[in-house]
Amino acid sequence: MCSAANCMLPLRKNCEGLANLGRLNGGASMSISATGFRMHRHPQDSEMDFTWQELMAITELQDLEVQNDSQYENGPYPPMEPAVSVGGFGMNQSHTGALTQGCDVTSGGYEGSYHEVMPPCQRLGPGMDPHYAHSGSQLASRLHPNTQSLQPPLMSFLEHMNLMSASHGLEKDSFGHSHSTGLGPSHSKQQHAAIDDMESDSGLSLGSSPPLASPENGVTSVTTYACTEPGVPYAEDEMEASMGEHCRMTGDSHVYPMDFHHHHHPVNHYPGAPSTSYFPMAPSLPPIHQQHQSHSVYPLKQQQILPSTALHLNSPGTSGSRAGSCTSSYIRPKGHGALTPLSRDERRASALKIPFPLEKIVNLPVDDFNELLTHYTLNEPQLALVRDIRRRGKNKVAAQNCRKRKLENIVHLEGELGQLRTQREHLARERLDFQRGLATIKCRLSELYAKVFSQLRDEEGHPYSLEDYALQQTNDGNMYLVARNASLDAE
DNA sequence: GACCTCTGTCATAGC
DNA sequence: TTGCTATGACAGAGG
Repeated sequence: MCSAANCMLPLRKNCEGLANLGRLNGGASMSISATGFRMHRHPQDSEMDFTWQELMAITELQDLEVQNDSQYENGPYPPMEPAVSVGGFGMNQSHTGALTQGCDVTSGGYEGSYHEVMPPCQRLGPGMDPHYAHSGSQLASRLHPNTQSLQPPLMSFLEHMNLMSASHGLEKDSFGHSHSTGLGPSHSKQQHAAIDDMESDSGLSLGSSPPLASPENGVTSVTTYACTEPGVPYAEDEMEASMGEHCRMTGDSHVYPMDFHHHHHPVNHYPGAPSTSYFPMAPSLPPIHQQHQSHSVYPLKQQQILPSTALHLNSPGTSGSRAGSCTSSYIRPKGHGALTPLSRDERRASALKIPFPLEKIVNLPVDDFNELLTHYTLNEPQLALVRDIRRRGKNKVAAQNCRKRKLENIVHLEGELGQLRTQREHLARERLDFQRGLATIKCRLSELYAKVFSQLRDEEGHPYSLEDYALQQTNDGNMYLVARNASLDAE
């Protein structure tokens, strides 16, 4: 550079008036130990003090502003500049290219020195950096008002799901948990199962999704299976083999309705609901039928089915009108009169003469289901089929719930994404506003620095002319007064 | 006929 | 061990 003593003068002067310089923003104090270059108090020192006080005031203001705005820097945005300390001034000043545009420091007698000697990363005081560069933990409090409750997706999702569960009330627990209503757990389970039926086409459609029963077609929606049906359209050997002993019950078919009359299936009823009896049951089983008539009180979603009427294998019915009528076993009324073929399991159940409705096979709690089985003597193929039906029915419901949950997650995540985008735009606007304010402050600060600089005096009391000296920063981060000719020479 | 969506089913893991 | 639930993967039906 130059002969250091004369040309490159560390800005560590014996200058009481500048002592405060090292206290900019409360940062690292400036060393005033340089030799051969001292600042002397002059009559205008009081003016310098005043200027300095003004400087301090503006830096304090700067500090305050930064405290207000810095918290955005740990959010989705990277810090504008790295925090690099400037030994001499104890300042770190942030900078962006646009900040000083329009702030002509050189015209203030500083001749570009501010820009030149202060790297962009060092134009904010150290009091600014800590605020400007961290505080991520407080970010949430600075969020857009509408997004204050925003949480990480998972947490939000969990909360969402809780809300969903709460809002759905007893409609359905999407995680499969029964909602206690003060009744026993068995009741809750059954309620849950029945709710599932109402909410999805699962229950046990076992084959088709369209609505199978409705108040309009209540009567015709009865699926009837005739045990004497000659035209079973499939011939699975084991089923056929078991046909011979079909419907062999324990001899007391009344046991079944007696027991399950007490299972509180939370079914609902609508007038004119189809008779839902099934083949082996004695015609006089009103409790059973009441249990299975319902569901339809809830509005049907499109393509949802009401399994209560779809799953009964045999329906002589208590109405008596169709008892023994032996209507077709393989076509079931669909929606508004359309016919739909029976599902595989329905056909199999019909072939094996399963003596209870598929709905019960699937929806009964395990204990009740086992108890149900004890009331009938089923052969191995029948038992295997019943268990398969139960497994598939459960899994079908689970799959439907799973897909429903998946869709809900997607919807929720999309909403959260929109929220985050809004937040990002909001933060970008605030950031822009902050940068503009900061540029104004820096402009004023530069002017004040220039003013201070113009009031410095050397040992002989001569001012440091801006024409002769400029502030420059060395690699060690310290600020120096550099003779311009030396600086030019060095270059 | 290719493609997409919906649905049921199976296999598997975890509780 | 058994039963249930959740979920990915696959296949079939239908648009």
